[in-house]
Amino acid sequence: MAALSLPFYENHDTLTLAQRLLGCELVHDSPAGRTAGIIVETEGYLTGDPACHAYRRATKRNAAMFGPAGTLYVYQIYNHYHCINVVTGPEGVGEAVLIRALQPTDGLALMEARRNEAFTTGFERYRNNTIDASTPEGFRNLCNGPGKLVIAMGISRADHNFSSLVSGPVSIQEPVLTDFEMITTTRIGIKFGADLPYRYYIKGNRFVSKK
DNA sequence: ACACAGATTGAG
DNA sequence: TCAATCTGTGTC
Repeated sequence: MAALSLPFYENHDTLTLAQRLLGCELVHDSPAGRTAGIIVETEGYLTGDPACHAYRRATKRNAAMFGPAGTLYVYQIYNHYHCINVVTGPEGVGEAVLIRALQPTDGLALMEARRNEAFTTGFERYRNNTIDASTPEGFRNLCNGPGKLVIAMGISRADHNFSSLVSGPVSIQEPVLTDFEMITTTRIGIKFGADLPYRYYIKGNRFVSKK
C-alpha cells in the first residue's frame, strides 16, 4: 500500500480529483492508534462557484484552501462539527474536495470510542447515545457523514488544518476499491450553486451519507 | 451538521 | 406485520 504522491494532487483538476479519490483509503496514524476508511462520497468546490468558501476572498478561515494541492483544509460548521477537504489546484487558487463519507476499514473500536466520547461531551440531549460498531447499524453510522467521519478519524482543526496529505499523519492511499459505478449528482446542504453536479459517490455503497 | 419522530415503503 | 427508508423538525 502506497500513499498518493504529490504529483497526483498537482496534476488533476478539482472535479477529476473528486472522482479519482473515490475508492482510495483515508488513513490517520494518531497517537491513540490507526484508523482508516475508503472514501465513498465526495464533493468538488471550485473558484467562481458560489458555494465555495473561497468564492470571495482569502480569509483566516479559508486560508488553507489557497495552499498547495494535497494539503488538508479543516473547517468548523454550525459552531459544532468539523468537515475535511483535500485542497486542490495550484497554490493561490482556492479549490478543494470535501470528503463526505467513509467505509471504515481499520481501527473500528477506536472510531466507536471517539464517536461515543463525542456524545458524552456533546449536546446535553445526546449524552445517553452510544454506537456499537459490531452491529450492522453501528458500523454503518460510524463515518456516513462529513461531521461523523472527522470525529471517528480523530481529526481536528487545531491539529490538522494545513496538514500535508503527503508527509503528515493523515494520508490518502492508492485505490483499494476500483470495481464500482459512480453516481454524479448535486451537492448537499448548500444554498448557492445547488444545481451544479459536483457530488460523486459509489453506487450502492451502504456507507454513503443519506440525503 | 447530527439525531429523532412520524410517515411511507416493501419484503414475506 | 416488521424492518428499512424517507421527510420534516429541532438544536448550536
